[in-house]
Amino acid sequence: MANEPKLSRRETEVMEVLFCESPATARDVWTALGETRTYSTIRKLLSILEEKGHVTHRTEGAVFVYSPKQRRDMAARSALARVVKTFFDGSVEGAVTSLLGGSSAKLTDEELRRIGEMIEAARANRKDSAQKD
Amino acid sequence: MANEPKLSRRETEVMEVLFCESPATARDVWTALGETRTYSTIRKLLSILEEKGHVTHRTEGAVFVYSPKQRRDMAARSALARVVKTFFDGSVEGAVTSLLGGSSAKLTDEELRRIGEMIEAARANRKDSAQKD
DNA sequence: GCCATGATGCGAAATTTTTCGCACTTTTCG
DNA sequence: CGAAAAGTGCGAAAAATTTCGCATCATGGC
Repeated sequence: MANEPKLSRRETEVMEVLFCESPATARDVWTALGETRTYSTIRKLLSILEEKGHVTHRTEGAVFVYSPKQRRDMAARSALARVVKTFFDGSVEGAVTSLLGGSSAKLTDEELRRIGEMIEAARANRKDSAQKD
Repeated sequence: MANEPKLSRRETEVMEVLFCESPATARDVWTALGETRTYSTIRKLLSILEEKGHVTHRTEGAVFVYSPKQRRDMAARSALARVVKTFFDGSVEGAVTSLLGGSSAKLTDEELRRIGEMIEAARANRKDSAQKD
């Protein structure tokens, strides 16, 4: 089980910032991380991540602008999959329940409506496939 | 942003196993982790985690049986919250969409139905609160 | 009772991470 | 044009993590 994490603690932090707000310069990341370390440290991390292939940069003027190499939605999928496996015994339903239960207050009715529609669509889709079998 | 991860890479791995299948003995964890390290190593990790307060153990006969100290559902919530923030700009809807879209094939119609009901309930709830305002 | 098997405790080597400083290159702008 | 400000590259010290081995203690058969 548990395909092991590829990144170290700090590397993970940096990647999260990048996924959250990319593209970003070393300084952006530094700021986002609370400037708790040296700017130099962050740059080093970034270059290591690039060397390992998790990040790319394009130069804009003379500054490096970094972005994650993996597509955000893909990274999101695997992150979710990991959570589902670890905390919900693989049950997507469980995860959705937790998500809805935890912060339903933050969901607008419009959002709830859209999610509802999505469920309907999925069910309809499901029935179609069932007929085909 | 990004409250920094409290655990190191291996520590995280062990905690994931524990959240996935606790309670578990050191040997269980060792096995779950693919026996890629020494049994001794896993024990060490476990004892470190206990020292740091992330894990407890009760002794059963002469063996230690470990469990995470944090409640599973709480850990789940914060894990999800992190993913939502990092990959979906804080949008719970986005996360739910990804979950449903990614593996709708794995959801039974029954599950979809229940999720649908949950949405309905949340909407109803929402309208009630709105009326109160 | 004794030995083989399997657990725990602990110290410390080996390795990886993390953090910085310093030298050098660009930009900016007065 | 300079000088100050802000970047990048790189090497390596400092710190943390990771991994083990060995001594010791319990357990379960024979």
